[in-house]
Amino acid sequence: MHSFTEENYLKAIYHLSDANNTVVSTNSIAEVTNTKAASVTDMLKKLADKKLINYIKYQGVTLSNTGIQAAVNIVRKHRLWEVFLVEKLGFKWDEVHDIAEELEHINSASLIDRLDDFLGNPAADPHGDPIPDRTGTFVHKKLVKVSDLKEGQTGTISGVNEHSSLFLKHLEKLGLTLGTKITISDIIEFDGSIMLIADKTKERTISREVAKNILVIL
Amino acid sequence: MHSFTEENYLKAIYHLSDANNTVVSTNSIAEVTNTKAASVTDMLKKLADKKLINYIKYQGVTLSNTGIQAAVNIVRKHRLWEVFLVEKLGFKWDEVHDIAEELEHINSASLIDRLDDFLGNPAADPHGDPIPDRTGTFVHKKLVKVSDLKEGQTGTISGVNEHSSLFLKHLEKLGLTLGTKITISDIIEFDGSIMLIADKTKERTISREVAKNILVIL
DNA sequence: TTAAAAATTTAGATTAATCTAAATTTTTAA
DNA sequence: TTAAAAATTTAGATTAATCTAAATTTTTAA
Ligand SMILES: [Mn+2]
Ligand SMILES: [Mn+2]
Ligand SMILES: [Mn+2]
Ligand SMILES: [Mn+2]
Repeated sequence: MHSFTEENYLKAIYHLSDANNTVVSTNSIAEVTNTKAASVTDMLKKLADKKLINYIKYQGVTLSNTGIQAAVNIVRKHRLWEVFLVEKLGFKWDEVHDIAEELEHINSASLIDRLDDFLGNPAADPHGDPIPDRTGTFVHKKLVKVSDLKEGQTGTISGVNEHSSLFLKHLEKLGLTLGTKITISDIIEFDGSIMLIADKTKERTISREVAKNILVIL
Repeated sequence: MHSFTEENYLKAIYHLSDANNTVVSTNSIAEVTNTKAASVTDMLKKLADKKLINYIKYQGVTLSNTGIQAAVNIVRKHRLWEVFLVEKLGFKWDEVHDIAEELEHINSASLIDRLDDFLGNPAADPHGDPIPDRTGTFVHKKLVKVSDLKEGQTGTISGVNEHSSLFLKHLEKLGLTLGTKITISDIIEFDGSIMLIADKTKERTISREVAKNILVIL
């Protein structure tokens, strides 16, 4: 199996890449793993030796098929544990990320499959992110950033692009949680702030930065 | 906090020591941690620097008060996770040890306290071992090895000294699980094998080796 | 009481993961 | 088209955990 550290790199590359498995740069990996570029280069050589990534010196990396499989499995574990923490243990959605960051490395297929069943095979985690099934397949709902909506458009909040406690608590305070229906009432020209109506009654104003990190289904 | 490896050493020393916190030898630690004596010596120096153990060169070690606290906390986590695996996820008692060996290192006090509540604050794990509460206190029931019983004595199976799947499956097959009431009917002089009656009806013969690893309350 | 055996520690190496500083390659922009 | 800037890799070190072989200390048993 792969080490803790290797798994974190695989997951980082997976998240930095997109559905098209685009090339990821050394520096971007260093940033999300909180390491230096030189350390990343060493690890990339190792992951390439293990055939988990396609790596050409100075040209960046993509995950190999094996690498994608491994990464998706870690994501599956991360998200199932998050559901467990919120649904069964009563944690808030802004409290679970760091704990899941550790739990995702527990190594037992039967554990995670049983957990999946125990939770009722949930389709999404507490942040709205889809959970891959045991074969690694999952549907990605078509989500749009609130910052990309036009005046008058309506959508249902179904995901977030930012998982920090600070951001999630802010949403909570505004009442902009998953499932909330919103309508854009105004886009402020001065700084791009967005005014919206939540659940038909609550008027809210959010900065462009916040709007970029809220995802809706139209 | 302490590393994975440090935690495993602390737990090893704790289990090798007894309620009186007797001195533990380098070689015995090497045996249970699957390392060599030289590696243990290195680690003992490190744990002594951290004030987790009392270590005198060539004289063995005991846990310090801080060390005991840390060890008991790991044991608490190990046992609570075992209960979770058996009670909530439907694992058998012989399948949970290795997974709990990983889960015990997850680092979050609120996680483990919530898990404790979720499980209904169980007093014992699936092998009958007592679970320390969040302050680290726990009652050790007075248990006796079946191999120490005399002919005619009666007891209730309440624990095991051996956690391997091989042994636990054997007990399961014989119907000698936790809560079973047994009476010693004969002790074979030739090899010390023990014949007993389980639940008043089932006649069973077990080797002395097996008998040493089954614990009863009188 | 003391020599041999057993237990333990030390010396010197190795592997994984990381770092800083220097070298190299690629990209950018005049 | 090419020099400067940015990105990346290499070189050389460090820390944690481990090992084998040799040295030292303690224990055992004549
Ligand atoms: Mn992680
Ligand atoms: Mn999530
Ligand atoms: Mn462990
Ligand atoms: Mn147990």
